[in-house]
Amino acid sequence: MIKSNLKQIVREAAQRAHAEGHLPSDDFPDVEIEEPKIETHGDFSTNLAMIMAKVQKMPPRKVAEILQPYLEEAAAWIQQTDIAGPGFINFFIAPDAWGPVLTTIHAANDRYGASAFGKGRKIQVEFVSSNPTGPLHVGHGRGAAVGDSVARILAFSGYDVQREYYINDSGRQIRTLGLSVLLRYSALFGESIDFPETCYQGDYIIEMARALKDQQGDRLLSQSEDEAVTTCARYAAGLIIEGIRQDLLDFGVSFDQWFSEQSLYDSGRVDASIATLREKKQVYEKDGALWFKSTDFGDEKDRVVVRNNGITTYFASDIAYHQEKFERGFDRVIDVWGADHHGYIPRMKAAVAASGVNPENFQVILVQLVNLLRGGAPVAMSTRAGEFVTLQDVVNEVGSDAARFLFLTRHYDSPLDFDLELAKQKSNDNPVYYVQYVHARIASICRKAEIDLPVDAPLDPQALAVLTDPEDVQLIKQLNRYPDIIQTSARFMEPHRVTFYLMTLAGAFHSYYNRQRVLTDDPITTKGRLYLVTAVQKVIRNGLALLGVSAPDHM
RNA sequence: GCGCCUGUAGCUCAGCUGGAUAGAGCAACGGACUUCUAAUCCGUAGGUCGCAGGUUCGAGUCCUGCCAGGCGUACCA
Repeated sequence: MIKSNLKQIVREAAQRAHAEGHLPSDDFPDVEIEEPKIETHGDFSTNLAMIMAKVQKMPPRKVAEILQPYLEEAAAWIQQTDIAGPGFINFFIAPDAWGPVLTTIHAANDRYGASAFGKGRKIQVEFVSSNPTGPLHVGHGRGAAVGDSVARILAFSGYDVQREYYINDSGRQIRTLGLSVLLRYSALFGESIDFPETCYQGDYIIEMARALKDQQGDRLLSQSEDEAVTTCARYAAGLIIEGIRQDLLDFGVSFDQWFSEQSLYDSGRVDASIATLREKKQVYEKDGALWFKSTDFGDEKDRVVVRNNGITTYFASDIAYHQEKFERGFDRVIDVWGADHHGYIPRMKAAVAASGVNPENFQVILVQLVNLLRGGAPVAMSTRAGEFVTLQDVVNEVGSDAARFLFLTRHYDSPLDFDLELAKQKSNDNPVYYVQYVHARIASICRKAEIDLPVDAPLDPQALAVLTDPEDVQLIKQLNRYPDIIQTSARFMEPHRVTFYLMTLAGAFHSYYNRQRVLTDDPITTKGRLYLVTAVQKVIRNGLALLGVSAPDHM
């Protein structure tokens, strides 16, 4: 609020200076207001004079000098302006001008930081989309945390968000799943059978085979292998998806839609897409296969959509799927993928472009891998051998809050070491508790305060005036940053910005708490400080909610 | 070979898309509990931002070339 007012003031100062003949050009760039790192540089600063110097044909400091008088008279809350360094204009804000920030926070409550940035545009976030051939592992957990948080942040920033899970319930691997279960099932009846390496090795396969036996008896043994595999595949995939859905719910993640790949085949959608490609001459035949001309749209080589055995590739259904997404009316489509799929992006962008959609409206968030550690030592994992730590294991061991928070303490672009021992530790090594502790501490103060005076009493104007110590102002300034953080986080789809902000705010609060008593003998001071810390509490709760992490009243 | 990602304090990472004197947390060292929750705080120390050029008033950030690590380069999904 202060910042945008300042922006306006600077803009008007430049206009007036030009109107009164002090600046030759009216070609004004966008005004950027930033917060200097160093205290002596003021509360805010602008580099406008430096940017304009060339156009105005005068040195930056001269431009700043021309602007300065207009700025100083613009508002009473601008206490002082300085011209510094190569031509920065620094603003010092009157200490009593910060109070209204708190009023804004309390009025907006859990909507503080929300914006109309997305202008109501429809956006889809597709994430996790793990194959229904086994339980989710830790890597999926990171993808889930990132996708879910991005979705929350975008929704909070004025987008109409839809969350979707794409189920790869078609193709060879699902047959392999069926075969794996069938073999284990047959073994239960004493048949000695080789269990190939290509099959899924985990114990969960055996468990499903047992359940199937309990349910169906020996009925499958009399079926043809093809029929039995299909039965097993359908049964197992259904069970696994249900498990995945439950694991994600336990992780605080839910979806608006579960989209089946098989449904694209059943409805003829894949064939229709291929037909369209043919009509548009975006495919050609070579070596008995059908190739999509992705090189026409920036890919490095053309890609097969129908193999020479007549079977479509995974890419074919993906083309159909993404066309279908945009036909559903989304302005933007976001896919969250594991970083090992990055080679797939150019062809997917090409496919989107080929269907006449601006490829910029399709974006992929690549989430780097998770290295699972225990006490600093790597935890051996091998999907092939069926040895892996599942997301459910992690949630059971360290809790959903800790896991989600830690997944979001890194930019998704960089690999993440996830240490199970560290995540469990309820100490200052663990940032989750550091942040949650703020909320609990303030809740505790409120519990105590209510003995003496009601927290939700309308604020005495005098009480706001109490909050002018540097300690108070520093904390309020921190709160004032929140909406900008959210907006940047939405613009770049980077939830870790929220995580880092919360850690910083938590640090500022803990520091404040150790210096200033909230509940004092003076009722006005107490009121003012309660007003301040409950605002902190709201922002903490608000930010944690965007990460999908709870804000406890007791710890 | 080609493509993508990464390289910042001893360790793990931020750095608001080009701003001023480089920022946290761990780890190290020294302090603070009769107090609204010590799951906390205060202080000290720690740097050739992988290397070399370039762009400009100004580069950790942008461009080029190297070096190192990870991943990818299917008629698999």
